[in-house]
Amino acid sequence: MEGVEIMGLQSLYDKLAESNYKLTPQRRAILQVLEDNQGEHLSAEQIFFMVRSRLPNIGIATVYRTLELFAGLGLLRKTSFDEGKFRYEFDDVDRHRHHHLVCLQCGKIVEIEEDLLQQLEREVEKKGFQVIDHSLVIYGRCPSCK
Amino acid sequence: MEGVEIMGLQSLYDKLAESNYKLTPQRRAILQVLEDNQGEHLSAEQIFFMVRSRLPNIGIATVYRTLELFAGLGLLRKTSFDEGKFRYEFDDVDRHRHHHLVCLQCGKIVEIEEDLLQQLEREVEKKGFQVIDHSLVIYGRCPSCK
DNA sequence: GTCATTGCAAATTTTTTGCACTGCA
DNA sequence: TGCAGTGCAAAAAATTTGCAATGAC
Repeated sequence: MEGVEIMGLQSLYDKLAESNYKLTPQRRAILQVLEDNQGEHLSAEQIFFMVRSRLPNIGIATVYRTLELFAGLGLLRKTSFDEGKFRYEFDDVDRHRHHHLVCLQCGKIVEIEEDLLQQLEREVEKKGFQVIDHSLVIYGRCPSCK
Repeated sequence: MEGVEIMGLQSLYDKLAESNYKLTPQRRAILQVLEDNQGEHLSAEQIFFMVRSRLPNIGIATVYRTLELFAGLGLLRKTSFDEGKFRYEFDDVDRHRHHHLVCLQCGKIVEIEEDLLQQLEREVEKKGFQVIDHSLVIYGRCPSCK
């Protein structure tokens, strides 16, 4: 349940450069917003409004294109919490995907670090399905809503 | 991995009637399509096209309204598999939510019956989060794609 | 200077809503 | 026969695309 260790912004910049993508002010600002809000799970629209306070002229298409690019590079994870839209968060390539607790009352989304799915994955692999990734979302009520 | 036992169509009809909803031909046809495709995870559009072969004049708004109604009654579960749209399937109220395996290669979605999450849920509850439901999706490659 | 990237606006895709008409209980 | 339910068309919400102009390297 503790904070997530992610690579610094600098290494994110490096990773972009490695891939021959330009580090434009728009991309820098979007990365900055994501870093400033680690632990949140922001929608494209939320990111757009936050980035606009730095870059008032940015278009929402740029935000979408950038998020898509970052997700493709493995920098971000794009997840649906069954709300009809996507949310984005940093993705730590070294770590197994973490899981989420969604409070059905206040909507808060928090992370769980434990990975107790390995046994389940072994069962699944026994049946011939090669596991590449998984997504676990637990719905309920968070401590403060109880 | 085996087929899901659900209540017969008749008890679904009863459940609708109990709730004072009318059993219109549209609703009947949508239920029928869902029953004919158990194990599939159909999108609203797929259901629309399938129902249209029985009721050519049905509107897609009716499909959406009906699916929303059924989901509200607990007859259906509405899930997002990170594709930007929802998919619907029968929901067995007596059974714990089952989980899904999504093949990243052919897109096939199959179900797993095992519920090995109870231990994880106990861990989560220890931390003060009341678990109401959960959703587990495992991504990988199915036996025939390997 | 080049070409990837951007902003804008228009298009697409998915879902929802308003409203007059219809047909089920 | 009343009012829930429907079809249609338009609106809304989320995302994508086309294109001329721009600016990072």
